[in-house]
Amino acid sequence: MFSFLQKYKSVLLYGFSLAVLLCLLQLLEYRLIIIDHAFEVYIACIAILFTALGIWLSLRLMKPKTDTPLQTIVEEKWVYVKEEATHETIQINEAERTKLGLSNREMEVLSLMAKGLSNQEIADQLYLSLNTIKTHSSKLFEKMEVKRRTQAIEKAKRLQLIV
Amino acid sequence: MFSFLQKYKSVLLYGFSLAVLLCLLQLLEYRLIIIDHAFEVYIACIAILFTALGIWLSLRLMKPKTDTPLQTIVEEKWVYVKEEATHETIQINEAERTKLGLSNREMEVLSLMAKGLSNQEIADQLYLSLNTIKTHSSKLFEKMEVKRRTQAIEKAKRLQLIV
DNA sequence: ATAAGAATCATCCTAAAGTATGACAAGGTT
DNA sequence: AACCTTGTCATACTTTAGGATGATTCTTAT
Repeated sequence: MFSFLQKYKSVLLYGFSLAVLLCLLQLLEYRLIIIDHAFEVYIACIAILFTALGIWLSLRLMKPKTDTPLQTIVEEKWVYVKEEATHETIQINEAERTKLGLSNREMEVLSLMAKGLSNQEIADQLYLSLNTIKTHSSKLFEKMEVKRRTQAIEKAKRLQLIV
Repeated sequence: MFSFLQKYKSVLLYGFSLAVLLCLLQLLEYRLIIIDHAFEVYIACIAILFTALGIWLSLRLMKPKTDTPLQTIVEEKWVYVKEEATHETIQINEAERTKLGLSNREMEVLSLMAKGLSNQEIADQLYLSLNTIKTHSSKLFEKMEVKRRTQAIEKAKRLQLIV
């Protein structure tokens, strides 16, 4: 019994709101009946109201349907690549590097950043101070014209500065 | 001049059909005005008609909008592997995603992170609060078992959770 | 009917990242 | 010798990121 209510909740809600609306319209009717030539206005109100109701209703009912395509479209697909293809080295774009004027250390810091290391971890790995890494990264961002390390990583991968 | 017609085709079509409808209603009005108590029937007809119109209209106009969010998440990427290999599409690893239990929003935030956006920028783009993005990212890191956004990006690209 | 999950937002607090500036040493170049 | 670049490190400061926790709403599943 309750599951029935639950299931057709939106339909019942629609019915209820329709009933309420009709009551309101009845009220309006008695008010407007006094004024001459108000009939057209009344009709227009009804038309607008129910058009809006239709729009709202379809938006509400169509909502869950818009989610489903994601699950159906995306399917797992594993691609087996030939043996020799895996041995191919991806060329690092040295031209871009010199164009941006990145030094050796800055490149080192950049690639460690892209591996997800924090500044402290980079400092530990390269036996340098945290401040030094900060200096390097600041100059790096300046040269690459970015503001954050995540941007630097994105740009570096896009320009193939790093693998 | 014709391009104008082309551009606002649907709007004009809507206006035209509305005009036709109103003419029909006028006709109905004169017919039904003779019968007593037919007013309620008339109103009901109008209500049903315009509800249907609203549904149809919203379905027509909202169609392109419901597609866009999916396109941002699901993207195809063509990769050319060796000469003899046919171009294969790299699909997003949905298996890993469900394995990690990442929700839709978390995936959205993740992909925007990977583009180098700050939390504030992500919040602005998704029309959400900064705190919400923080919550999402925190849960994201927990599920992915990482500590920083850079690590999350690295892991996500490695597992092909994102493109 | 209840539970669970997803999504939203908030507050408080700590950690990390990033900016600005200056200093100093080592190495090549002119 | 004077100059420049690179690399190193420091201090002081601001901004952003991240953690912990709780509240609320809505939907879905049991």
